Amino acid sequence: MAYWLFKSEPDAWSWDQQVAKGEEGEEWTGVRNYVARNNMRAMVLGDRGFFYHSNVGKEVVGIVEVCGLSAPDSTSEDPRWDCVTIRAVQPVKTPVTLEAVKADPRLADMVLVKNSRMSVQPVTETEWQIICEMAGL
DNA sequence: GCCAACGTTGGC
DNA sequence: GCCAACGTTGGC
Repeated sequence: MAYWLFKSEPDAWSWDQQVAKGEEGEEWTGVRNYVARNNMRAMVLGDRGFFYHSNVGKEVVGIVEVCGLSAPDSTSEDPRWDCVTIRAVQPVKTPVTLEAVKADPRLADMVLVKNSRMSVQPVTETEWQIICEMAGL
């Protein structure tokens, strides 16, 4: 199983909205970046991801699961763009802030730190475990 | 609200 | 195929 991180501005799409979608999940639409798209194309059913609030909060707030493989993005006319479907699995006990991630030398190589603009990014198993621990999970 | 970083677009 | 211009993201 692979691990990922999905970024969303809570003003546009928040964790609460994601949770409200329940088991059915929600298409992760709107990605218009090739690297982020390719990350989604590499996902398989059951892969886990962190749900991160950018701009407002700047923290990991929950765990999601890939429940639909990459398919054409219904919000784009352009066939180049597609997206996966994800569903909320569980909230974190303690949000893990960007500040906390930056403060931990073990997480210095995270894409979140190194490339702040990557909206869908891979997370290593080690990074996953460290952040889960910080999140109280 | 600003602005640095960086990805995309489009003219040549 | 290059690269300047432009637009967007997201931390601060």
